[in-house]
Amino acid sequence: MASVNKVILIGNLGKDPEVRHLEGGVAVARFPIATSESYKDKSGNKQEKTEWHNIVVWRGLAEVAEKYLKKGQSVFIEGKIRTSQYQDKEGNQRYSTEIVADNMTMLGGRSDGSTGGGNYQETASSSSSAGGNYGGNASATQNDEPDDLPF
Amino acid sequence: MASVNKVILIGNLGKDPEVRHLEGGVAVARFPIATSESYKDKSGNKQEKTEWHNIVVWRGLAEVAEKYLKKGQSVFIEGKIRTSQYQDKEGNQRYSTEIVADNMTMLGGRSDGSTGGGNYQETASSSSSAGGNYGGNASATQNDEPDDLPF
Amino acid sequence: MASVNKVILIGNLGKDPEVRHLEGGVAVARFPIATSESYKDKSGNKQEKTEWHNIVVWRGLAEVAEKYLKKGQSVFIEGKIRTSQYQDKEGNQRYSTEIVADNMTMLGGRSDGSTGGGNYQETASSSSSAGGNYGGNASATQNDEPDDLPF
Amino acid sequence: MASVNKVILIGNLGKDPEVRHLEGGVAVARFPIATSESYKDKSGNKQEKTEWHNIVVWRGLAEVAEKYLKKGQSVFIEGKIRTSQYQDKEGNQRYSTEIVADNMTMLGGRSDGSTGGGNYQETASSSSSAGGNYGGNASATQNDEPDDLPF
DNA sequence: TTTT
DNA sequence: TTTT
Repeated sequence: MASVNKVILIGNLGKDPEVRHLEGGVAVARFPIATSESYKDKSGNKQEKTEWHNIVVWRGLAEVAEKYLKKGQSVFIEGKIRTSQYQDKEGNQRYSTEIVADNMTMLGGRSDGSTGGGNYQETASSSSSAGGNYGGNASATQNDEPDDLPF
Repeated sequence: MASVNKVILIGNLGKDPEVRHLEGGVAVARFPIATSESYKDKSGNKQEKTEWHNIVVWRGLAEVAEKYLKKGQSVFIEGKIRTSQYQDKEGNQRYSTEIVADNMTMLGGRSDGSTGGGNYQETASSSSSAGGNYGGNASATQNDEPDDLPF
Repeated sequence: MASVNKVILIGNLGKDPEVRHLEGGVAVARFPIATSESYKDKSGNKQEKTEWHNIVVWRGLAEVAEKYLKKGQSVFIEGKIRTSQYQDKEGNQRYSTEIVADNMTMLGGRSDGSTGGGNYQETASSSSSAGGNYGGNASATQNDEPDDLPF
Repeated sequence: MASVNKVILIGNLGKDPEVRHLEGGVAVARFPIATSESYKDKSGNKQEKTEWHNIVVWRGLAEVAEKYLKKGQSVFIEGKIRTSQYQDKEGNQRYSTEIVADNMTMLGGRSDGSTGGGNYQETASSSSSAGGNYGGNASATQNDEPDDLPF
């Protein structure tokens, strides 16, 4: 193997997280975050370019996202890139790229007075999934998903 | 701003790099790399999942890729995520995600006896672009692209 | 070669930066930042452990640090580990480890109402050093120090 | 909190790992790795500077290190910086900085024909510690040490 | 003390 | 010496 797939992002939520609670109590949250960089164009004018990233978090992290993350807030995200294939309605192969996060730290909001803070990781102990024993299956294992989810 | 967009990958090239030399002598290389992770499925059987990443490198790094990188080789890549929008032939909005690398280190090949090695970064000094003085425009500025490229 | 030395930190400044302006107009700033992690001890009580990191920044980044960073503020730091050897007064070999930063992003302060923000990188263009043309010598080259500094 | 302490290294082992098996079956391995960077000095001559990092791995990763890592080999290390304080024999406060790894990937050796490969993470499942149930205590929790070790 |  |  000898492979590494790691992403580190700091950006602001473009929307409130959308959370789904699957059978078995497993939670999944999705939200977009924006990163932006500024550069000078050929004429020397300052330009800004925004990149949008689709974040997915599972279990305990999803519950944290549901409770604490809001549109506009700044978060630190550590995770991996995952590209899914699907067929569109015309039957063409399409690709969708997401960041599956296994570590998330709130960095405070826009202007809402929240002081931010709080680091959360994808571990069994932070999961409240009923009856779940994800044990060594924690953050680090990169196997933190049920095998047959409907997407 | 306060944003960060960073990707770190170690994986193997799925194909030889495709290199284009643009007007002005600027080179661009593209190649896919695979990362894989193994996990146990519900039955306890070991499974492997491969993720493919489309890498883009510019200038000096593209020239290094052209000369030294071959299908099967292992590379360390540091860069950022960039998602481009385009319209498909039906006029639908599509997205394509790439990793724009600004640091690349060869880690040796499959079994070809090459010992690998060599770290390369997106700096002016590693660029042989004719007449180019990219100065502070180096790796770090994240502004390492011409403004109007045909893709 | 084939080597990588990369550090990513988010933490709070323990003190205001100490800035020195060397001959030639080159600036160096140093400041400590704290990272902390919480864990449960054997009795199940929540404990917190703080780690201190000595940050060093050069040139433009040092000037940014001097102007904008204050004790208590939160920063994102990207850099490399550097351990220096020196002899103490008894003539014993000692080691001192620092983080030489080449990318720095302010993440906002404690409670002072500052909204933070602002990404800065070690590039020629962000340096105001008189007469300096650090060109390709930017962030990425990891050669961003004069050769014979008095420490 | 809102803090992050992350290190990513690729380097070569300067020595074989030294492994200790503590009471309770917990293993700890230590080994130095070298990273090097090349730069041009003022006279334009190529210089190389080597940085040494002291790596510490626990439990399953220590056992992997004991079995598979040898002097000269190349490894990818992901972990965190930890600086310990101690008093030298003269009673002076001293500091020692180590990298506590929670992810380790062998990248192959010098010239010994080993093909390398293999990613290992600090999870319960990769640990063979007798009777251990490190469960959610895995890699990600950053609490992967017994509370009162003799160093 | 590694590696190129 | 920070922050929560």
